Amino acid sequence: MPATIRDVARESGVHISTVSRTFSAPHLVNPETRTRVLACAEQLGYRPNRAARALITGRTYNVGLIVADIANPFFPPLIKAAESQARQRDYHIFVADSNEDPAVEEDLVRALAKQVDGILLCSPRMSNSLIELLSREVPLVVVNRAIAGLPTVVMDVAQGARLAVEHLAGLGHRSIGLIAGPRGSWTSKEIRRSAATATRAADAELTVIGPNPPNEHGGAATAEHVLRSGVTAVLAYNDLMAIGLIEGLHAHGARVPRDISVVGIDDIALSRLIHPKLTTVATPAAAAGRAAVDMLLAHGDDRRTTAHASLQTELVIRDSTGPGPDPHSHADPGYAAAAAPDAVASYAKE
Amino acid sequence: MPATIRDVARESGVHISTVSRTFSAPHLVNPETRTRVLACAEQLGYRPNRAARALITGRTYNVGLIVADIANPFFPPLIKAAESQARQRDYHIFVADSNEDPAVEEDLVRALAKQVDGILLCSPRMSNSLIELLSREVPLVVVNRAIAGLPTVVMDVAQGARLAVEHLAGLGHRSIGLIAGPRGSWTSKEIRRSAATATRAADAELTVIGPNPPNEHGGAATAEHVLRSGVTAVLAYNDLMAIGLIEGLHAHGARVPRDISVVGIDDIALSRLIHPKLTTVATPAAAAGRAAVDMLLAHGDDRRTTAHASLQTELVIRDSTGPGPDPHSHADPGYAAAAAPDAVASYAKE
DNA sequence: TCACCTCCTGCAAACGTTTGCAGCAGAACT
DNA sequence: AGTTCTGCTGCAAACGTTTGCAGGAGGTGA
Repeated sequence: MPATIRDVARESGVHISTVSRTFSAPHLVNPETRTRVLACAEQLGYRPNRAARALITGRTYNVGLIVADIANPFFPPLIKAAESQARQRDYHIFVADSNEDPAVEEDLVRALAKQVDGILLCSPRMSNSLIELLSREVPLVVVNRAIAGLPTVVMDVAQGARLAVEHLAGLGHRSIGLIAGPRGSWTSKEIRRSAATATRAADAELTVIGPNPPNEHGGAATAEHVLRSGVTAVLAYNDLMAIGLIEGLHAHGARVPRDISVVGIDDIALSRLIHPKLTTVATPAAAAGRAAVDMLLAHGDDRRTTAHASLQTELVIRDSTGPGPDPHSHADPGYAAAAAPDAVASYAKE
Repeated sequence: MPATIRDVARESGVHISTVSRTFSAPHLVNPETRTRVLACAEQLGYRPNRAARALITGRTYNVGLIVADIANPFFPPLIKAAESQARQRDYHIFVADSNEDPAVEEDLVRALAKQVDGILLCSPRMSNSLIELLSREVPLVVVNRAIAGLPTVVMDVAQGARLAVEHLAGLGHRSIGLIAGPRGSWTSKEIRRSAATATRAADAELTVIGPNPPNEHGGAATAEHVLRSGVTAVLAYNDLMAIGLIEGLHAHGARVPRDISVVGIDDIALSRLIHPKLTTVATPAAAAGRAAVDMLLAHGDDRRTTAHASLQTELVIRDSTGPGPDPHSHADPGYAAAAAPDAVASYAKE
């Protein structure tokens, strides 16, 4: 039913190869012929069948985008930017969701491989070695994970975490908590590493809590642990967890930032809308999406070009962080009464 | 480089047609042969090339999903559910973002048409007639818009809007505002229609404000207008706008729900996390995604089957709605001093 | 022994493109 | 006038599959 190249050829009285060239190598065909062919094509509503083209050229003009969880608000801006960037170059984009499951991830890469020119692997949960293996079957660009031999786009979360810790230390906090992200997350490791050295440098102490699922429930679930640990400020793996934590703290009677300061990472749209407005490390998700697409489509045919992009992060100070405890005051922190008894003890120690 | 059907055929000593049948019609091939072929395929890492298959069968095992704005938090759960449902049936899913632009929408449908077995058109901004036209080029399922001749999935927002208005009227509100959505949105029209009859039935008055862009900025921008209009409660086209409006009201010194009640629509994750927690009409986005995929893949080849699904909505009462103004009190509403002078006048009139 | 049937497999055309090669006409040299 | 070159077009093979048709092997019944 849809018009094929043959219909256009018949209609315009030329051979199909001429029609083909009109679209894929216009300079090879006589201007008059070209306009005639284009007119017929337009009139018949002809669009080249990309699958058929791909069969012979090997280029599908599709790319795959695999994320851990579409519904995690960090990803939509990235997906949106990647889609837009790709479409600008006449590419279409398959989106798939691994549900944080490494096995699904692997299967998705394999399933998509034949149908795309490359795959954007965002926040993968697979092992490095498996990723390297897969990258031999299909061009891969890894986002949010640094892998030596492969093209990657990462956020400079190390810098962000350092800034966050320095901010907190500057406010007088000496005991800082870190709500870790999911197991297998490179970003989480990186944050931890950087936060550790930054706290040491600031002569403060770091308490790591986790790993945890990277959503608001994961954050909320740590509230009690946080209170009991006696920290006065917390850096969370992402905004969602920070927000969940604030909720959880609130439920235990603690107030943010009066009793505990909280800083998130990502600067999702949401973080500006909650109360208190979240202090957070802004990561340029949209830029990462664009960069990853560029990187994937850049190397013409010279596979095994390994670019690495590290995107700047920045600390956005809002209302969820405040001064640390007055070192001279030993007043009972009110809210602790609402928490478990040992939380009182632990907090009083400090 | 990747293994083809020919490699498998050579390796297992059969003709390619036998290999083909092993995958697409296993009952036609001798069990022994079959296992041998499967073994070779497995060993070579062979996966049938879907594009080549599509060329001859006409089935691509891909579906397109076009939304107005990926970053609008209403969509990710829908996309996620659709993707999951599709993949369960071995389908892959193209995601595209029209940026609320009808022209882009049309072009996307045409561009994707050859590469998919059907397209999910979510919250389209195109005209009905154009949609009907396009549906003759490629199977379409329309989400969030009722169109007679086509398969559609809609939310019963009429019911939701009615519940919301009844809730507000029950709280004593007599002057209710409606923050309309974008031009071209069927849902917005539907809400308006239903809210109008519901207010009339409740012996209240409805003030429509809009159309507006369907995001928090669109909502925030109406704050002043809302204050000036003298309404004491507002129903917004979606949660994002409701949240923006609350922000805007707050910036003008008005408090929610003390001074003005606000109810949203959609029940996005965010609405539970802001303060005050948003009263809202929950729309089953994930269920809609699944239903739409089912509908698209249901009709085997009998195009022009037109199913219609209308998904139940429900009112979730949280903290952004409160009692209407005390009819006997004429106290100055305090916050109005912070707003423009004429806002005072207008509000005082009420 | 023959006819017929059932199972299985191979053959080859087809799907809608791209592209190297060859051919043709006319222009531009020598 | 002959040669070469340039610009354009057609021919046909190829990409990786599916599928209608035909044919061979073996079994069954008469």
